[in-house]
Amino acid sequence: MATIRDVGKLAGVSIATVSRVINQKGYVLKKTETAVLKAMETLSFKPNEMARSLAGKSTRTIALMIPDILNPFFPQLARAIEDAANELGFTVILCNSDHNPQKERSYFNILENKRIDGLILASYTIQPEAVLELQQKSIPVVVIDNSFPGQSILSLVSKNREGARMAVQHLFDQGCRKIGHIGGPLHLTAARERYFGYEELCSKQEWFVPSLIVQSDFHIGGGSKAMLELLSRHPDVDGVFAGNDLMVVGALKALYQLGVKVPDQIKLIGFDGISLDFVIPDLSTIVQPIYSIGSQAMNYLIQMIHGEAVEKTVHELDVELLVRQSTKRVQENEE
Amino acid sequence: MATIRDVGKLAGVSIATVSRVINQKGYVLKKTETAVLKAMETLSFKPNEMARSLAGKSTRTIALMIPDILNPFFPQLARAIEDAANELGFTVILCNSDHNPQKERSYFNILENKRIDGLILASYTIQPEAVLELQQKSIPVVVIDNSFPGQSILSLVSKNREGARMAVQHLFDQGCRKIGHIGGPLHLTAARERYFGYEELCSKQEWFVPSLIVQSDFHIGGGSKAMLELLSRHPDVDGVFAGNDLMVVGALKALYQLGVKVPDQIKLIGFDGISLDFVIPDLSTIVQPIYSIGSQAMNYLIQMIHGEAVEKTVHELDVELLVRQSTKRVQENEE
DNA sequence: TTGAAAGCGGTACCAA
DNA sequence: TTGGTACCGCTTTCAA
Repeated sequence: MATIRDVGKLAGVSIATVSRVINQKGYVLKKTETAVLKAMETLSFKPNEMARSLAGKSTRTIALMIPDILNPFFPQLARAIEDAANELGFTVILCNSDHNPQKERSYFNILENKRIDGLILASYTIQPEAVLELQQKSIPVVVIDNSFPGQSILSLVSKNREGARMAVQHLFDQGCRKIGHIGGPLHLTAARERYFGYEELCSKQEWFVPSLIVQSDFHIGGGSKAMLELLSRHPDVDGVFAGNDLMVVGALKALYQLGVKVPDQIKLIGFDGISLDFVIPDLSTIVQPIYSIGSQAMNYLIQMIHGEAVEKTVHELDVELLVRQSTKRVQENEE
Repeated sequence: MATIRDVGKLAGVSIATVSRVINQKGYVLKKTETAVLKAMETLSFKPNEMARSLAGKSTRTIALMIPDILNPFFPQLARAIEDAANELGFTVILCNSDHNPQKERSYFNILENKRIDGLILASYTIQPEAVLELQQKSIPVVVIDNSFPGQSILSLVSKNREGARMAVQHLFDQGCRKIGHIGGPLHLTAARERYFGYEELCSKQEWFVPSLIVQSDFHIGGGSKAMLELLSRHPDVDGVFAGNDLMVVGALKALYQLGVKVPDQIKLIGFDGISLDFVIPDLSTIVQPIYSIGSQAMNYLIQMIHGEAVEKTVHELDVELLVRQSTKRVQENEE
């Protein structure tokens, strides 16, 4: 494989000059530049990124650390980030952490060894101190889908509480008069915020009782169980807001088994805006701008990598109500 | 950040010795080793992978190039590969090619520049020559979900034709007497093989007519359209084998709209074994060992990277019939 | 068992 | 506008 020296020799110039034309930097005569370019061409020279990085430049590589690419939320994120990275000439290393702090630590080490330029991190187990530590080693980090208010950490989250209110309000608007909530794990900020959003609107209703809230795990199976539990407690619920779409799918399956009709007897709405295409009937949901979260995360990260000043705080993104079949009014549904 | 020199100085040895203990290679006295280890510890030394790679060792990085991580087939693959890679101390770069040859080329270049150790490639647009070219540059490549018989290219595919036969046979067994096929794009080997599998079993039936086969695109929307088309041609089909699961979902949606009951009126079976959890009713399908494909791909790649001899041919993996609700016999269904 | 020194393939400063 | 050269941090002979 040809090196800068080979190119220099062939073009009859020094390696310094070759380096200049590679980097388009410093003074080079058009004529010599052409010669060098031609030499590179004929040798099909590819600059060794390892060497460039070693010699001081960045690795043009970032890492994306997520719990699990199998969770349908993350491929969208990964896609957005990879797109943005590619656009900017960066390469993305994928890391699945499985919510496992030990695996996270191990990855952090590897990433340091590889001198990656930055990290986009989705983790619900991570301690803010760990992020701060990375930053002290001057590794830029952008946290997504989780936040550490008060810490000097840049994070990107959706307006979870507001979205939850939108969802519940929508159920009201569709005529629901007894609304339950299937919530995610409360140690997750997002789950908590969505729960609060529900509570804000419902706790003051005369029909409200705390047993309308069932705690679950953000997974399909958990959603099913939670739905059954909710139904056994309150056979007359006519609307359910679930903390995420996966649990709505679970709820839907449970109701299907029981022969309960959606949306006729119970209306269902979720949160996230994922996997919508798979499910019958089409789900109403609060759509997170996942793609936008990803590309913005990448943009912030690049700014930090370039040493530009960015506000290391919590950035909140707007969500959107998507109305589909699972919350349709019955009469509308008969079209 | 501490270097090997700092460690050497602190431990009172040369950098060569430090290098030896890092790599557990060559003779080092237990005593000096301990001293070096301690020095590394107190300096919290992390070997610079860039430098190591440059000095001749591998980058311990491989690339995974797929069309699109959003297609639910690929996260499973990515997960398997990442797991195996992680286990082996390798790191994975994710590349979405979007079936775009230009993007593929561009990535190939980047990957060469980065001196990645190998590539796992899922592409339906790639020409065998391109793979051969990479191999000539001594970049090991493992191709998955596509194959180039006769070429010296290692590829991993499922037994598509056999799986298709299993699916169709199952429909027969469940009592179907007129079976349609919704096929994928015929320029894809997998789609073609599955189509052949269907044809083998059905073309000799007395009820068979070519119009029982509808060509589609492996996507949900395409599946819906194809199902409607099939139904308009043959209102009496009682079983459908679709080339992949996504199209079954589409078919299911179309049937749901029309009020046609699955499996009562029409039985549906797909291929892949993905996204099964999302759908109601639970889909019968031919399960590809996706995870196993991924981990085997990684293992083969590592062997090639280590310079071991592996048969650069097509490796076929067994598939499995998964029977669930969408093909249940009606009487069974009334439990 | 250890150390000296020559690279690996670039970048970037200083002179020319 | 160019070239010489000292690194970047590590691996790997070859001698000692």
